[in-house]
Amino acid sequence: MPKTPAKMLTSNAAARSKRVARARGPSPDKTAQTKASIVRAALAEFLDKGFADATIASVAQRAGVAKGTPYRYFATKEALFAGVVQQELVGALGDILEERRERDESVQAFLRRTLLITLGEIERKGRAAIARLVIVEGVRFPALVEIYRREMFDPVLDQIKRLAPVARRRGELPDDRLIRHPHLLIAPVWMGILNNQLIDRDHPIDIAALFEAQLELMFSGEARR
Amino acid sequence: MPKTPAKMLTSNAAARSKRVARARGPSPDKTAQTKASIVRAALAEFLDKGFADATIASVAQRAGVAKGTPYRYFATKEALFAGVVQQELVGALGDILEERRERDESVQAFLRRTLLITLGEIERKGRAAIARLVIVEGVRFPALVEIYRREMFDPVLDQIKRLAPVARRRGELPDDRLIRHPHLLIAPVWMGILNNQLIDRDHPIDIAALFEAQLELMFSGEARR
Amino acid sequence: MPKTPAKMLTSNAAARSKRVARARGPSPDKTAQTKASIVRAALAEFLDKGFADATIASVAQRAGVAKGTPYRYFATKEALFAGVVQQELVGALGDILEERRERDESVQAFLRRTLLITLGEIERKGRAAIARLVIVEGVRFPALVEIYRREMFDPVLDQIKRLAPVARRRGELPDDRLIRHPHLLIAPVWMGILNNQLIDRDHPIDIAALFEAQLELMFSGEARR
Amino acid sequence: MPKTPAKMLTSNAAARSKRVARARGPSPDKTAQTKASIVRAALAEFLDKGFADATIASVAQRAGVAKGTPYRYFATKEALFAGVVQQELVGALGDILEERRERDESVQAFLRRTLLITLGEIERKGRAAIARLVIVEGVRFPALVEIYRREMFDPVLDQIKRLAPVARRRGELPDDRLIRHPHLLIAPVWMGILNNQLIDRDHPIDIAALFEAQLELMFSGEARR
DNA sequence: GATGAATGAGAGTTCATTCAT
DNA sequence: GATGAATGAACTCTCATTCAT
Repeated sequence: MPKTPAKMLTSNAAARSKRVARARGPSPDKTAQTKASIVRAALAEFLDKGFADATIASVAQRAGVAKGTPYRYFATKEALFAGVVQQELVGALGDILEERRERDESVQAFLRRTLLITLGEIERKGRAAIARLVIVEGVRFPALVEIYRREMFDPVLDQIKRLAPVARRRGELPDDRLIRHPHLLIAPVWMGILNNQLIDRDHPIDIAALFEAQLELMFSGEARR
Repeated sequence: MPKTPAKMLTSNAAARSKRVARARGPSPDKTAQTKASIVRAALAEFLDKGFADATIASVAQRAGVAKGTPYRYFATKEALFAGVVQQELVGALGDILEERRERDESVQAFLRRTLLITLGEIERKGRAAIARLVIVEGVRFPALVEIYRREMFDPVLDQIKRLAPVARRRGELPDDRLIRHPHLLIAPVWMGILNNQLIDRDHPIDIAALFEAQLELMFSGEARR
Repeated sequence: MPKTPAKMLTSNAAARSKRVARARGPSPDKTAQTKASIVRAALAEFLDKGFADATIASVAQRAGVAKGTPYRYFATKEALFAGVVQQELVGALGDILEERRERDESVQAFLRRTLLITLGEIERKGRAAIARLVIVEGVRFPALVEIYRREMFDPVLDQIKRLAPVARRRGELPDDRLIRHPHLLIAPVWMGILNNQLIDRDHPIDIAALFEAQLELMFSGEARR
Repeated sequence: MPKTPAKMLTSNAAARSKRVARARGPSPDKTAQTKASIVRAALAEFLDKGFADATIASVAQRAGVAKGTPYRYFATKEALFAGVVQQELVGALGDILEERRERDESVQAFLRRTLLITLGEIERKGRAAIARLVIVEGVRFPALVEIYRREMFDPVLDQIKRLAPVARRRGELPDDRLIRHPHLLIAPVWMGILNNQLIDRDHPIDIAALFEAQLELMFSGEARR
C-alpha cells in the first residue's frame, strides 16, 4: 500500500506523544500494521465477493489474523465494510478541487488538465472498483452512497456548474447546453466505469479518450473546427 | 427460453381438458398461474432486497404458496433469480430493433423516434430497476450480465455503429466522433439510470432530455445553430 | 410424560377440525410430537444446566432433532426458556383454588387438606425444581417471576389472607399473628424447597411435616395442647 | 483463606519498604490495593449480572485496570467468582457464634438478641444479595454452596439444635416442636430473603418482624398470652 | 507486575434445500 | 403438484484466556 509510509509517520508521531502514558504493553506499531492488513484484506474481499458473500473468516485469513481479530477494530461486518470503503473515499478527490485555473487558461484546458489526470489515477488505482462497490452495495448502505455523492460526485458536478457560466462568458461554449445539463460532461466517465467494471470487462473502453471527446464536443474546441 | 413451447402446449392441453373435467385433478391452468405468481413475487423480492437478502420463504409468501413450491419451478435460488431476470430481459428490446428507418427520415430523427420512446418505457416500467439489479448482482451472475449485454446493451450499440457511417455520409454529422466513440451517445442514458436509481434518488434527472441534448450535440441539429 | 395422552387427544381433535384445510402435507401429529419432545428436552436441559449453560444444540440432541428445529417453535433461546417454564407454571395450581371449604370444616382442616395434598404433588412432580429454576433465573427473566408470583405465589398468599380472619372469628386462632404475617404459614414450604433443592440435597427435609407443624403452631390445634 | 497470612506479610513488608524506597519499583501496597479493587469490582459485577453474563473485561474496567490484570490474582473467571464470594462468606457470621448466653438470660431473649441484630446487618449490608448469588449460581458452584452451608446455614441451625433442648428444660417451650423441626425458626428469614430479593422486590416484607413473630410463636412468650 | 492486542473455541441464529405426506 | 416440517451447513459475534512488550 503506497500510503503506508505516511501512515507509519503518523503512527510514529502518535507513539512518541503517547510514550509517557504507554511505557508498557503491545507495540502501537504492530497494532497499526494489524489494522492496516485487516483493512487491506477486507477491501480485497469485498471487491472480490461483494458484501453479502464476503465472510469475516476469509478477511481474517487474508490478513493473516485470527477470526475474532477484525472485531477489535470494527464492531460488525457492516462497520468493517463502511469503514473500509469510507476510508478509500474520503479525501480521494482532494487534489482536483484544490487546483485553481491559471490566468489566461481556458476553462476547457483547465478541465482537461485536472479531470483527465484524475481519470488516469482513477483507473490506475482501484478507484473505479471502489466506485463500483459503492454503487453495487448502495441499496444496503445508503450512508455510503451519500458519502460518495458528497465527497466525489457532487464536488465534480459543482465544479462544472460553477465553471460552465464562466466558459460561456469567455466564448468557449456555443450554447447553454452544459449549463442546463452539467451531467453531460461526466456521463462518459460513468459510461466507461460501467462498461469496464461491470458490463464488458473483456473489452474495456478508453475512458480518458471518451471524456476528452465529450469535452471537445461540448466546447467549440479546435478539434471541432 | 426453451420451456416456452412446452408451456404453451401444456396451456393448450389445459384449455382443452378444462371443458371436459374441471372438478377433478390438478389444473394445468392453475399451475401456470402459480408459476406466474412466483415469478412476479420473486422479481419484487429481488428488487426490494437484492439477491443475498431475498429469501425463498418470503418469495413464497408473497406468491401465496408454500415454501417448497418455488422449487417445483426453479431448482435453486440462483436459478430462480436468473430465470426471473432473464425473462424480463429477453425480448424487452424487441420492438426497437424491428423499427426501420423510413425513406427520407434522417438518422437523427430515427434515433430520436426509436430510442426516446424506448427510454420513456424504460422509466415508466421497471426496466431501469432491472438494469440496476443486473448491474448490482453482476459479480455473482456473470451469465446474466452477458445476457444483458447481448440482449440489450450490444444491440443498441451495434445499431449506433451501423447508423453512424450512414449519418456521416448523409452529412448529419460534423465529424467522425460518433463513429469512433459510439458509447458517447448512450452515455447520458446510463448517467441517468445511475443517478436516478442509485446515486441521488431524491433528485432524479430527466433522462430523455439528457439524451436528446446529447443527440443534438453530436448531430449538427438545428438547436446547435 | 404423563400428560401425553391428554395432549394427543387435543391434537387429534385439532387435526380433525383442520382436516378440510390440510388434506396434504406433514402430519400434525408428528409436529405435535416434535414440539413436545423439544419442550421436554429443553426443560431437562435448563434444569440440568441453568439458562446460561444450556445450549440449543444440546436441547436438539436430547430431543433427537436437528440443531435448527427448535427454532421452528421458539424464536430464540430466551423464548424457548420462557415458553417451557411458563407452560409448566400456568394452571399448575388450578385445582387447589377451586377447592371450597365444606360446611363445618375448620379453616385449619381445610388448609391441611388442600395445601398438604398440593405439597405432595409439588414434590412428587418436578414442581419444586421448576420453582427453583424460576427463582434462579429470575434476575434475567423478571417476566417469568411475575408469572410465577401471579399464578402460584400470590394466589396461595391471598387464600391465606382471606381465610385468616375467618379462622380468627371461628376461634381457631389465638391471636392476630397470621393476619399480620400471612407469609409465616408458607415460610416452611419455601424453607423446604430451598433446603432440598439448593442447600442440602443430600439431607432433604420433610416439607409436608414442616408445614403441618407450622400449621398446628399457628392454629391452636389439639396438637398444641 | 490460606492466602490471608501471606497477604498480611506482604502488606507489612510493603509498609516497611515504603519508608525506604517509595519512588522506585513496584509498590506492594499498590498491589494489595489493586487486588482489593478487583475483588470489589468483581463482586459488584457478579451481583449485577450473575456469573454467566459477567465479563472479565467489565470487571477490569470497573476496577480501573487492564483486561489481563485480574488474571494475576485469579487464574480463571470461576476462581474469581469463587474467591470473591467465598471471601464475603467466610467469617461473616463470626460474631454471632462467639456470643454467649448470659446467666439468667432466657434462650428466647438470647436468640432475639443475637439473631435479630444479625438480621439487621444482613439486610443493611449486601449479605442478602450474597445469599441470593450463592443460591442462584449454586448449580454451577456446588463447592460454594457447601461453604455457605458450612459457614452460615449449618452453624445457625446447629445453634438452634443446641439451644432448643435447653429452652425446653427451662420451660420456655410448650412442646418439642422446635427440637423436632429446628428449620422452623429460620424459615421466616429465608421466606423474607426470597420475597425481597427475588419474588417481589417492590413489596419487601419486614424480615426482622417476621422472625420475631415466629420466635414468639414457638416460644410461649408474653405476646402469646 | 501490568498491559491490551490477539487468539480461537463455541454459541445463537438463518435459511436454502429436501422429502414424507 | 403442493405442502411445510425438518435438516444442517455456514455465518456472525462473544469473550475467557494467553503472552509479547
